[in-house]
Parts: sequence; structure tokens; C-alpha cells
Amino acid sequence: MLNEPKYIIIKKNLQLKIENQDYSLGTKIPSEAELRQEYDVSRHTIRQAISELVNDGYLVKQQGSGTFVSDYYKTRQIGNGKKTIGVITTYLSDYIFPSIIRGIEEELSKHDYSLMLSSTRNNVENEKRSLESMMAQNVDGLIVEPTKSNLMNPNLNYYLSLSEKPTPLIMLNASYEELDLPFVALDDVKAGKMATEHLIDLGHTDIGIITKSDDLQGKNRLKGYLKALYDAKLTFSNEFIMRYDTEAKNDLPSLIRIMLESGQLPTAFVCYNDEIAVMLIKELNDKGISCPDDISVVSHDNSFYSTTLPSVKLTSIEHPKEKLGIQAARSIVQAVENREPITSYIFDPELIIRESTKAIAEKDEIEI
Amino acid sequence: MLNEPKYIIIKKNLQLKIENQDYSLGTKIPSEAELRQEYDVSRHTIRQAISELVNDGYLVKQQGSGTFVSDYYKTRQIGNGKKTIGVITTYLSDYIFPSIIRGIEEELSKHDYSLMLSSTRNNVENEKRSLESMMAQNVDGLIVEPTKSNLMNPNLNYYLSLSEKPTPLIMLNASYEELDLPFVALDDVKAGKMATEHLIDLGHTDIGIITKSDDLQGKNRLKGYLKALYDAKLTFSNEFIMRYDTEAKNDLPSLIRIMLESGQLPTAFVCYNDEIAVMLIKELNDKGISCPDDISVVSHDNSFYSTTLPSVKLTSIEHPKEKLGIQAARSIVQAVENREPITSYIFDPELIIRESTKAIAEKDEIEI
DNA sequence: GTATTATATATGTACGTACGAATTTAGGGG
DNA sequence: CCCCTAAATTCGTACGTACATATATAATAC
Repeated sequence: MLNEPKYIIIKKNLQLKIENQDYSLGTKIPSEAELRQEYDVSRHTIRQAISELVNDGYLVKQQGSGTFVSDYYKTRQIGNGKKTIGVITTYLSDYIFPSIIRGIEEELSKHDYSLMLSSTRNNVENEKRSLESMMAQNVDGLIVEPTKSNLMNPNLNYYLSLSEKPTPLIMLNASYEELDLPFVALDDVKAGKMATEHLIDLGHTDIGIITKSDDLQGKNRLKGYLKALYDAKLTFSNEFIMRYDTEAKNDLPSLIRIMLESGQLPTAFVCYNDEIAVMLIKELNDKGISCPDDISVVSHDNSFYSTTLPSVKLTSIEHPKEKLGIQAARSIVQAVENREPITSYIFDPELIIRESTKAIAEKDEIEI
Repeated sequence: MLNEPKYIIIKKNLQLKIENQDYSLGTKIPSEAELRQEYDVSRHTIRQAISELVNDGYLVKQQGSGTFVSDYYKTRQIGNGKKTIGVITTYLSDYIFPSIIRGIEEELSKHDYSLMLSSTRNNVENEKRSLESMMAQNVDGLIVEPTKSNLMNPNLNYYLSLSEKPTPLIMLNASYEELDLPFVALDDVKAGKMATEHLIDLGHTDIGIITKSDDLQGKNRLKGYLKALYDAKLTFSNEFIMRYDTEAKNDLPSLIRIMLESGQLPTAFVCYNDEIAVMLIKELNDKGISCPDDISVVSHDNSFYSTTLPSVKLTSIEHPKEKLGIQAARSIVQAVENREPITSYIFDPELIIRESTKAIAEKDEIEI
């Protein structure tokens, strides 16, 4: 520390005086000759110190007149000091995403960070463009909800090159299993297990599932479902494990209809999310099947869909939503400030019991 | 031109060679000593030229090793070309805002623009901070949904200083009447008039309204309501013009309850938006009053609330939502590209008739 | 008092030397 | 062939000088 170069010492000294307003905005600082005497160094050394300060925007030089404290450096400092976090999600306006984004925005604005937003509509090509755009904008950190997290993603090399750079990155909701990236998510395996166990506790032994195939959340919830069945030594029928992907979502109602018409049904369903659960219950009702009297349904995410059906409020696994966004933002801010690696954060699921699930015993009693 | 300083000539020469890939990315350029010989100048002069190029990001120096062509300057160039639009709204996750933001994002991404997002939670202090932040970030355009547009806004001077700058600005949903800023919005006066006229057409003569006092939309919808009554030569009772502001929203249910208990009621209500309509209908039902059999309700915005009530789907004025966002984005992009002044865009309202309104004649018949 | 001019002052360009510090390269020993 | 060391290379710091150019100031002429 003591053997810092002279010009660095002088630079720091001048910088301090500027920031302390010893040399106030717009005023002239001592000439090179004067500073030379003051610090007892050569003119070259003084020039070197001043040159760096000019470069950093603290000073402005004017030949023949003198060197002046810039009134620009303050504003530039603010602009430069302001950090921006890029957020890439699959959807913006749908379902639980507004809440997640709100959580992120809330936390970022607390730390005076800016938020740059982009959505992929669950399309990998859009994800690529969003990533490129964010990188070009030199964001200070990235929060990404992965697109088609259960399929081979062609943008993995982008993520790899990002993880080499100092730009912190955190994944939301799910991660790419091929990469070892930090993430903030609900424990989806546990969630699927909890949902299924709730049905098992109610006496159900024939349990179907409708889940998503192209994202990791769907895969994990299925995993939890299978685990719960295995632990309870129950079997499952392949016909009642129904999987769909983003593109096939619109065809799902007719697929459900076909399934419902194909013979014996289970007494309960686990649904990937509330949207699907509402879809299923509507199809059930159309066929004269009641929920929960005939078939119980447990879903995920506890979104506004949970209470939207006139006939029945959904039993659903709570999704942290805002909290998830807040946690992701908090982690990324911490990573930006401290340059420390990010640790993943996993939320524990929680079951909200409403009206769409019912003990099977009751039904048997009625039938007897 | 001929008497340019030597170091400037050398700098330009080197810069040219870098851009022509004579010195390609990452490779070492000749040492100071070599360049000294090549240009027949002192080492100091070479260092001066190189120093400026290092500062501009073209070169990177490494003591003991050499001076190298930076691979960073290219990306910095690209980043500067990308345009960013700042979006400031009151809320992010609530109500129709996700749809609006989605529209904006969709249109901006089509033009390869970035979106910087901030919300004010309808607080003017937050609005100020958001504006400052956006200005510091040097956004290329701004889309603002005004905070408390019907109250004197303390940030008007910010907007004034903005309108002097070349940064295009467009207001969303409403504008500040004190300023003459371009905006994209629904014709709220017409909307309020249309809603009220629908009730008049159904035979209602006693019509109340619940509207918001601190934003322009509420004021305009009230204006339309009064206009419709005036045109139909109907009177209104002050007790049934109920106004509330953002802060008092949570107290609204109890205020409605008090109103409902205070004697004779109108046969119909116009509501500021679907959220309020749902609130009102719940309170009505609690008092054993049916909608639409006893009291008709027409609301605004046609949001998901319109179809959320188990008892009745709402008759509501359509809000353009996505279209509004798309139009705002399109206007701002046009303004950024062509540097032309923005013209306001006003959407015509449209009535969606559902179950919450009923002709008064029918009711009379039943009663007879 | 004002306009012009000379002088002083400030930064800009450009040369030179010397030695320090980090890195690479070449040479020598095992 | 590998490891260590010494030398060479390259940039970093720091001193010096000289003169150019732009600006401010003081002196001068009107």
C-alpha cells in the first residue's frame, strides 16, 4: 500500500478533494506547475494523474485556461452506477407470471436496480434472441425462467459462455439439468409427492395424473407422483398418465374427453396446474361426473384459477410466486454486489385444501 | 489536416489496422520499441497514441507481455445501437396491466427493442424515482401510465423537462390534463356514457355509480355517466355517486355496506371497473339483493373478473388491453425512428353484454 | 473608457534518459 | 525430458528539457 505509484497517490488525493467539494463543481484546480510544487514531483507525473481523472470524467482540461472540475461526472456516475438486471420469462401476462415479475420488480426497485424484461413465449428461438439482446445491453445480472426445460435446449452454449463471464445468472422455476446453474424454485418433486399423498391419505388408490412433458416442473411433479405411489405400494395405469407439451395445450380438452370415454376411470387426478385442473373439471362436469363427489382433483400453483370455478374451489399446492421473484432478485443483487457465487434456493411446497378433494370412504358409504 | 499531432496520426493508423483486421482480435501488436522505429518517433509519443486506444477499448496492455487487440470493443459498439424503451405503470401484476405490458413487450420485441420496466404502485414518490432512473439509463423512449392522474402531480416539471428533450414520451390509459402530452387510451367519457345508456335503454331511471376519484379514467367515466343522464333528461342522487381513491380501496366494502343500508336504492349501478363490480355484487348478495334481478350492474374493463363470479357474469365495457400496449409501443417506436411528434390514439369503447344487467320492465312484470 | 497588443500563464506536443516490474524466452543442470 | 534460473523483452513509473498553442491578463495606444 505504501509503495503505490506517486501518480496514483496524487490521483486519489485529487479525487478525494473533488468528492469533498474542496474543489467544487466547475472551479479551476491548481495548475500543473503549482501541483508539481505541492507534491514535489515532475510535471509528467502530475499530468499522468490528471489524465486519468479526465478519463474518469472528474476533470476537464482546457488548453491555455486550466483544468476544471467537471459538472458531468456526477450524472455519469449515477448512470453508470445504476445496475440493470435482465429478466427473461416464458410468459408475461399469463397465470402466475405477473406475480413473479412483480416480486422481482419490487425487490430490485428496493435496491435501486433497473429491470429489463423480455419474454420467450416458450419458444427457444425467442429465448436465443432475448439472451443476445440482454448480453448486448450489458446487463449486470440475469434471471431466466428456462424455456422447454425438459427438452434439449439449443441455447445451452449461450448459458455456458455466460457462466464463464462475470455476469451472474440465476434460473427461475426450473433449471437445465445438463448445466449446473444456480436456481430458485419450488421443490416440484416434493410438491407432486405431497399432492399425491394427500389423495392417498383420503383413501384413493386409483390415481391419474395430467402433466406437462416439455418442462422440468412437469417432469418433477410426475416424479413426485410416482414416488408417492411407490412408497404407498400402489400401482398406476399408463392410460391415466397423460402428458402434453406447450404446442398441444389447445388440443388438451379433446384429449381429456377421449380419455374420459375410454372405460374405467381413476377416482382421483393430480393436475400439473390449476389451469389444467379447471379444464379437467369442466370436461368431467360435461360428462355428468362430479368433482369432488365422483372424482377428486388436486392441482398445483394455487393461482386465481383455484377459486374461479362456480362449482368447486380447488385443492392446490401453493406456489411461492412473489416470494420466488423476491428471492431470485435478492440472490442476483447479492451476487452482483459481492461477486460471490449464487447458491440455489428451494421453496418447500404447502398444500391448500379446499373443496375439490374428498375422502373415498365417504363415497363408498353413499354407494353402499 | 496535415499538421495533426504525430500521436493522433499514429493512433488513427493503428485504429484503422485494428478495424481492417490487420491486427486481428486478441493478437499482439508490435511492441513500443518496434512502433518507435516504424514511425520514427519517441517512445513517449507511441505510448500516448496507445494510451488513447486503450481508453477507447480497442487495446489492452499487459506489462511484460505486450499490447493486445481487445475483443471487447466490438460488443460495446453493438450494445450502443440497441434501443431501449422505458415503461412505467402503476401496477404490474394486477388486473389488466399484465395484458397491457404483454402487448408492449410483444410489439417492442418485434422491432428488436428492449423494454425497461418499473412500477409506481400508484405512489407519486415512486413515480419520481422511476422517472429519474429511466432518465439516468438514457432510455430512447418512454411509455408512462400516469400515477394519480386526476390529482396535482408533483412530478409535472419532470415531464415538462422531458418533453423539451428529444426523448419521445407517450402516456397510457390517461394523461395529465395540465400538460399537453400525447397519449393512447380508451375513450373513457364515451365508455361511461355507453355503460349508462345501456342501463337507460333497459328502462332504468335510478342509476348510481361507484368510481375512482384520483385518476382521470374515473373522472372521465363519471363525466360520461352524467352526460348520459343529462341527455336522457334523468336526474341523479348525490348519495349514489360514490367516489373513492387508491388509499381508500380497502375500506370500500364497508362503505358500500353503509350505502346499501341507507334507505332507498337505485335499480342499477355503473362501476369503475370489474373489481369494484365484483365487490358490489358480493355486498348486494350478502344483503339478499340479487343481481341482476333486483339491481343491474354494468362495469368496465372486461377483465377476468367479468367471468369469475359463480352467480353472474358481468356486463362490461371492453378495454383494449393488449391492443393498447401494442399501439403505445408502435407509436413510440415510430417516434424514435422518425423523430416525428407523436399523435394521440383513442380507442372506441365496446359493450359486452352478459348477465349482470336486465331490463327493468321484466322486473316490474314479475312484481305485478 | 475601449480596443489593441504584448506578456504571462496554462495546457499540448515531443524529445530524451533511467530504472522498476512483470512476463517470456533461452539456457543450463539434473 | 523436465525443472530451475538467468537474460531478454515489454510495459510501468519517473525524472528531465524544449517549444507550441490556447487563453487570460496587463500594458499600451487611441
